[in-house]
Amino acid sequence: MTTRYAILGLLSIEPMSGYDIRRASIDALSHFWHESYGQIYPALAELEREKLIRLLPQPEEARRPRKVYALTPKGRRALQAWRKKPPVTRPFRSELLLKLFTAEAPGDVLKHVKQLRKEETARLEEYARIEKRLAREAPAKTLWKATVRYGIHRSRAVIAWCDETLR
Amino acid sequence: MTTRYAILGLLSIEPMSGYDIRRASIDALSHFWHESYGQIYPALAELEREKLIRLLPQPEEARRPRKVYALTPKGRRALQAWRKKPPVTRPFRSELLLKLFTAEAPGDVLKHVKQLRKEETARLEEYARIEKRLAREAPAKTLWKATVRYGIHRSRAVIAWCDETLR
DNA sequence: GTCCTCATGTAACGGGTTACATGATTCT
DNA sequence: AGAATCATGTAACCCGTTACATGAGGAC
Repeated sequence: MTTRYAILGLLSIEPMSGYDIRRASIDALSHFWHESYGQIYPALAELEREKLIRLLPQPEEARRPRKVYALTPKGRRALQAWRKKPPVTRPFRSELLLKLFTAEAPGDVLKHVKQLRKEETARLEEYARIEKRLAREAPAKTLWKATVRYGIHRSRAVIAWCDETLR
Repeated sequence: MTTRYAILGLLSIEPMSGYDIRRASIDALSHFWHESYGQIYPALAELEREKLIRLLPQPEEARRPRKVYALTPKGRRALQAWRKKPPVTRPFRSELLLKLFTAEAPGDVLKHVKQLRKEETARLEEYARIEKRLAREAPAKTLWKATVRYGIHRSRAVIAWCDETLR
C-alpha cells in the first residue's frame, strides 16, 4: 500500500520513470525510505490502470526508450487524502537487542554494540552531507530538512546508548 | 529465521509452551520484539524436527494439555553461534517522514507529529515501568536493562525531534 | 570489443499478520 | 450459564527482497 503513495509522492515532485524512482528512493529518500524494482514496476502498472498516473509521450529526440509517468489530478487527490490519514507505524524490532537479551556474558555481544556505534557514526556523517546539500539546493523545503533531522536525532541517541552500554 | 532464535532465546531462560512464548513476547520482549501464533507454532514444529528443542513430558497433575518445550544441547549451541554473528539490521522506514516529504504545506502533517509526540511520551512512561520492574525482579540482568535503555534513548530523541519540528 | 550504466520487467521465495477453527478450563 | 482466558494450530494474504531475463547505448 505505502509503496503506491511513495511513488505518487515522488511523481508529485516531477514526472519520472520506474528507474528514476528507484534512483530517487536511493539518494533523496534513502534516509527513511527505499523501493525495489520488484515493487515499483507492478505498482506503476497498477496505478496507471487506476488512472492515478499517466504515461507521458516520449520526446522525439529520445534515444533510449523510457516510460515516464506523471500524476493525474485524481492521483494528486489520492496523495493528499493519504497524507491526511495518520501514518501506520510498524512495531519496532531489533535483532541486536534480542541478542543482548539472550546473552549470558556481555563478551558475546560487545562487538555488535561497537559495530553499531561505528555504523551510526558513519550515518551521522552521511546525514550531515545530505543536510548541507539540501541547504544548498532546496533551502525552502523545511520539511525535507526535518526528515534529515529525524535521522540525526535518532543516530545520536543510538550512539549515546552504545556509549552507555559499553560502560 | 530470526523467529527461530527468538524462540530459542526465550526457551534458554526457561521451558515454555507456544502460548507462553506469545505472552513472553508481549510482555518481556515487547519493547523490541514480538511474535504471532502464525509464526510460533510452525517454528516450534520445525525446531523440534531438527532436535534443537524437545517436548517435555506433561506432569501427571496437569489439567490443561500443554506442550512445553525445552532447549536441547544442540539448540543451546545453535543459539550461542547465532549470538556471535553480527545482527542483521533492516533499513529504517517511516511512513510519517514520507508524508512530511511529500507535504506541500505543514498543516497537513502537523497533527501526525503531535500524535507521534503523544505516543512516544506514553512509551517513555511504559519504559520507566519496565525499568522499575527489572530493577526489582532481575537486578543482575544488566543486559536486560540495556534493552530498555535503548528504548528510552530512542523515545527521548523522537520527542526532541517532534519539538524541534513543531517550531 | 568489452564493460558499465540505463532501462523494464518477472518469478520465486521468505517474513509476517490476520482471521479463522476448535475446544477445554476457570472465573463471575 | 456465560464470559474470559488458556491453548494449539492452519490458511489466506500482503509486503518486500533477490535473482534472473533481456536488451540498448555509451565509455574506454
